[in-house]
Amino acid sequence: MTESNLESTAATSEAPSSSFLRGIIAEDVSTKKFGDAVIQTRFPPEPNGYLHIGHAKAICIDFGLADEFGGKTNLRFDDTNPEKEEQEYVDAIQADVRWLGFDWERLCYASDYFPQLYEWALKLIGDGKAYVDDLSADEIRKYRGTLTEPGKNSPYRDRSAEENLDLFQRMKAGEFADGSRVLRAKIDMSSPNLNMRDPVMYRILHATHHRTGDEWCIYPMYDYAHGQSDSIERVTHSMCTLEFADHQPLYRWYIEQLGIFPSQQIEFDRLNLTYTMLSKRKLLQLVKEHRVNGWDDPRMPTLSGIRRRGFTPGALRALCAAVGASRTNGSTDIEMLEHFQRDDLNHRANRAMAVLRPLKVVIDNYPEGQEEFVEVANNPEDPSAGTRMVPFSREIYIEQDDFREVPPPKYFRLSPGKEVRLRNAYFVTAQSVVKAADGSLVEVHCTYDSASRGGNSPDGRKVKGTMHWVSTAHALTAEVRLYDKLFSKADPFDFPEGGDLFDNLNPNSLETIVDARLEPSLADAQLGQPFQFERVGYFCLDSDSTAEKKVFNRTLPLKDGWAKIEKKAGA
RNA sequence: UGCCCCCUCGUUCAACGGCAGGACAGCUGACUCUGGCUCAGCAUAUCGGGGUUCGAAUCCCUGGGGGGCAGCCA
Repeated sequence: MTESNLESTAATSEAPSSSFLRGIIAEDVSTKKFGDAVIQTRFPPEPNGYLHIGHAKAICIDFGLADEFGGKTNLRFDDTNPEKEEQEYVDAIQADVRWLGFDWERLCYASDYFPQLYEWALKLIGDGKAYVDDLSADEIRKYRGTLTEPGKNSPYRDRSAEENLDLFQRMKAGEFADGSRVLRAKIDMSSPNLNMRDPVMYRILHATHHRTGDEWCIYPMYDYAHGQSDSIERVTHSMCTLEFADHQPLYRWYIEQLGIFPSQQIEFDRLNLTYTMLSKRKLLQLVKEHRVNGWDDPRMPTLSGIRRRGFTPGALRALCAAVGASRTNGSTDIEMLEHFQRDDLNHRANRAMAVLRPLKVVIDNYPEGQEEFVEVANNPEDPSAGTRMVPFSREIYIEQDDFREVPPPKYFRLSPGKEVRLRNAYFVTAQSVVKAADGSLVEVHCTYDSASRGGNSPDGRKVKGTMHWVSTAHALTAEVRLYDKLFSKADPFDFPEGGDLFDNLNPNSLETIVDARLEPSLADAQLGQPFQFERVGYFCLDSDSTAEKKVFNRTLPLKDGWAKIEKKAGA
């Protein structure tokens, strides 16, 4: 599958919005906080699902900021939980990061550090900083206390270093059952920060890991693995989302106890978009329950979904640059994304004419059997895109919306007696209509002005309306899929007691038109090539297309000023 | 009711003790062979109360509001 045209080249310099993160790094560079070490960041996804738009922000920050300061970024898979992680996700994530326009310095896996992490655990045990606890998960929870009450020490907390060493080695050796013991850091069970109440470092899990297979049956927890992985990679700025702020003291504690490279964690707000749900777990559920057609369903906010939909890396990068980063949690208007997407496509997409809901128009005074070709600009925004020839004939299709028997005020499209322009072709005037027995409109009869060829009348006569059209004899019939928001509420999580997130699913998020009529040049459309169907929207060929049947996805509709006027008049 | 974080136009991000500004959205209008694009203009904000200061969005105190945290998930 080639998607060359949809992808702009590597990420360059979208005007970076200022950000407190930039300020911190600039400060650290000027004070030489890390000596002469190069700025090093990492993007650390867990391979337990597909990347989504929210991750795009993290990627732009991690890669973008490092690049700005001449630094490097690793792609590191945070693969410490074999029960949820799969190679499929590892592959998809790499493809998505590349698609977004970034390339990593090193490809890393937390699982590569399991031996080192194990050695360090041994050291902490030897130093009396960690112990093996035989309490059950349930008991550990009870001993932890609550948000308002301190926890209490485990009865196993004061085992000797020798006993802990022996037990931990036997945990690794596979002598104990899942869940029977854990290794915990010995910190402070009365800390107001729950993360510091002797956090679990290792659990026993006899599960096959997607990379290390059955080599290990003990796996490190996130807190113990992440900071140390950062340190191993000499990450200077480990940027993560706000919910990890409470973990920062623990992040530092491990690094200090171990006396290793002092990576520092900095938190920023995750990207939230209105009408969009970015919970990996819930996204998985949408897929598993077949509420959408897979991870790359064009309605999904996954990078693979919006890519198939026709969204572009440049637009995503522009959005991320525009929203910046802060420590405030909020929700960005989806319109912002749509704006940057339209802006990107407006410059790059070739135009074409396509009629989604066809209405036949017969030009009575046009010679029967005649055909001709009019020259049309491929992209008025970009002369270098060249021109193409589009066939015109006596019978054409126009959009049903472009004709009204009884025109409302300010309507300047086709209506009886009204003259309009067929884009790049001729002026036509509607003369009469033909209706079926049930009163429905069958076709419109017009006359044309042969002197107006190309779209202008030599007498300087003006028309208000210009519409797109497709010659019936030359038309390509295709399926067109119109997508709308997946959720109908700005906040998908806003549902009444006893309700469900999925109650907010938009029942009209997909409308399929099976018999749209397209200009013949669209037969050559390539996967990944963006088009603007003039006056309608941005589209791209879908991968479901076959030699016999083309399928197009609507990326986004064009802004519709008329709809606004009409709505206002109706209101 | 413990700890942590956060409160600036409708939304989002700036202003780092010195005239509150940009983007998106909105509204007017101009232009137009896409009711698209573009252009011009308009409107809208520092959560409240104290304090420090010549001067506070910014610093301090206090009240209010929002968010996060009690996985052997990340």
